[in-house]
Amino acid sequence: MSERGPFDDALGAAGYRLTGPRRAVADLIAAHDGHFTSAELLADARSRRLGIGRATVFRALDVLLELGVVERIDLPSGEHAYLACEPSHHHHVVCSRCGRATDIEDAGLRGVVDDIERRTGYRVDRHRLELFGLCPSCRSEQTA
Amino acid sequence: MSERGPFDDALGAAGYRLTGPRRAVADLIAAHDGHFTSAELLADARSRRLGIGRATVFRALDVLLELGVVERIDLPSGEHAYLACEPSHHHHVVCSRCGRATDIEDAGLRGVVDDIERRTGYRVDRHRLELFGLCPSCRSEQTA
DNA sequence: AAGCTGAATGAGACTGGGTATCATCCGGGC
DNA sequence: GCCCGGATGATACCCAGTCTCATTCAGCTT
Repeated sequence: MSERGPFDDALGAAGYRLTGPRRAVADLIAAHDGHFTSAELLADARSRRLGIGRATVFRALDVLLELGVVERIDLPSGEHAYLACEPSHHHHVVCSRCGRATDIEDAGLRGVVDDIERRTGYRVDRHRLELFGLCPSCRSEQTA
Repeated sequence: MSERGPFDDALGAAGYRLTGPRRAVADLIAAHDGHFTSAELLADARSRRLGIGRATVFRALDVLLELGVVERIDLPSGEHAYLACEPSHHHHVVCSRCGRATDIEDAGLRGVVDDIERRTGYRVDRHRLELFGLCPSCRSEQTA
């Protein structure tokens, strides 16, 4: 758990200081498979007695969000959750059963956006697409 | 401001009681052109001395959300906002300058979703697409 | 290796959106 | 008009996220 992971690299590369608390938060995030809430992160940190303050967890999250290695998603329930991912522009398909997510690229969305611009006259400069459903393994478990 | 609007009709049709406070909240919402936050609604209600409680405003919002005549959107800034709209499934293009929104239909998104299902193996049963940009009139104002 | 300096931290107060509780009220079916 | 359960208002509460500020520490300089 102490070798340098992709989070540490990203932090260092962007000129952020590589501090103990930031690494610790990155480790906690890396230990999560699917999405997680801030409350879960805080609970993790507390239960491991890391002595990391509430504000620090949120600040570390902010940094990772800015770097694009973590994204915030809005679950259908309305709650906010966070998700580790690749820093390029993309979207997510989120499994509503196990919480794991798969990154997807623009997948023809560009054309849809162009079409919408043409029909509405808007100039669209930002969009968000979130998909929810069952991942392959949860699908087969459900069938069984 | 007291003739029956689409909100009142929707309320009645769904078997909800047509109460004074609910009509009042619906009127406040109808008076908004673009999106609005809960804080704005509460402030409106207070400034008009309607004597409507905080909880009632949120409860009325819940009902209207459930009916689909109001939707909750997540602005790029991360704040929540609400938006009056048609109750059918659709998406929004939101003007990031004036806050007004235009409803759009699925616009080829169905094909994109199908493609994603094929490529990822997920069964997608819910999605959210939000677009942000400049509406035609804000575009021309900006040019001028 | 020690010094320096500003970024990062922890503790905890604070804010703001939203919910829960509960006694009272009132819409609308009779 | 009566009645009853749904709706309401006041208010306490909860939770996510932010702010403040004194202290610490990463990492450059020497």
